[in-house]
Amino acid sequence: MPTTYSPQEAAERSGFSPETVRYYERIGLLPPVRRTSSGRRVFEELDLKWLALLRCLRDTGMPITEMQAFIDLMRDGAGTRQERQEVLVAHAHRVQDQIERLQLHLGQINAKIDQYRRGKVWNP
Amino acid sequence: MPTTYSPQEAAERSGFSPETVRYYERIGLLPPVRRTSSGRRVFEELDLKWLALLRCLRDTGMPITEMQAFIDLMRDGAGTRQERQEVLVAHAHRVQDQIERLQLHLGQINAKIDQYRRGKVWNP
DNA sequence: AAACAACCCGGAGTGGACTCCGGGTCAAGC
DNA sequence: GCTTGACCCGGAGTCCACTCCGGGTTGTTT
Repeated sequence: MPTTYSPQEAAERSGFSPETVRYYERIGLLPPVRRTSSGRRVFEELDLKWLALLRCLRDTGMPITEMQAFIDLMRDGAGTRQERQEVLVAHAHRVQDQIERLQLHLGQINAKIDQYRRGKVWNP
Repeated sequence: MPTTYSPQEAAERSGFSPETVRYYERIGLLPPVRRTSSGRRVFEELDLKWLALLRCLRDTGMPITEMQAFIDLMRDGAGTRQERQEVLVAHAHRVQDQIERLQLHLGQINAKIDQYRRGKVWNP
């Protein structure tokens, strides 16, 4: 029998708050989750995978509108494979750039810390 | 003679919009900039250095309130040297973590791209 | 069976970081 | 001397990504 998760568990495992997960489903970032007869959500493995993907994209700074576009492409099926791949590749490049910029800035910050270490305290 | 810059130039060189630079000065993130007799801002080398620092901190995700705290410490003079250094060190660690998380996520994205490359197209 | 926690919903509210508005003031070019 | 464009200001508006609200159901626990 397939493992299932309560809203809370799904939230914990994905690192989003339960509210945020609901919100994501509302705006169509997450495909509609199965419900019990009384209307409560039942998350399955696949839903958690979606959430993990969202977490990954979100944490790397993809805006919600873009994620929606990507999700829509997935829903549109196999015909959009190429396009989805391109989106991911473009995003990967952006993330790469972001990492490089961060490393650069980190270097600057560390230089500043060094100035502090050797007492050259003054000026920005 | 010390080089000076118009608001526009200062904006261009710092990568902020002129509006944002004004905004930063308003909220005290940037120390009051010199003015001409008629009230126009005249940016000097030092101001650009401030702006560069702000850019660095901002781009590495430091929230504005924290930058304000840091700026305040600088204004409070030499007695806060230690404290400022600690703030920077703490921030450097956060940036380091951020970079690591990004690298991890980038790995996941690239894995996904590879799945696409080899036609294993389906599921999140 | 009473209490409690977790869940449901749509809609309103929040916080952060700008960005725009309208109206007024200069400085430079034609 | 007049138009044009950059600049000034405080206050209001915008955008994004949530987060909270109030009120109503369920399911479990004691």
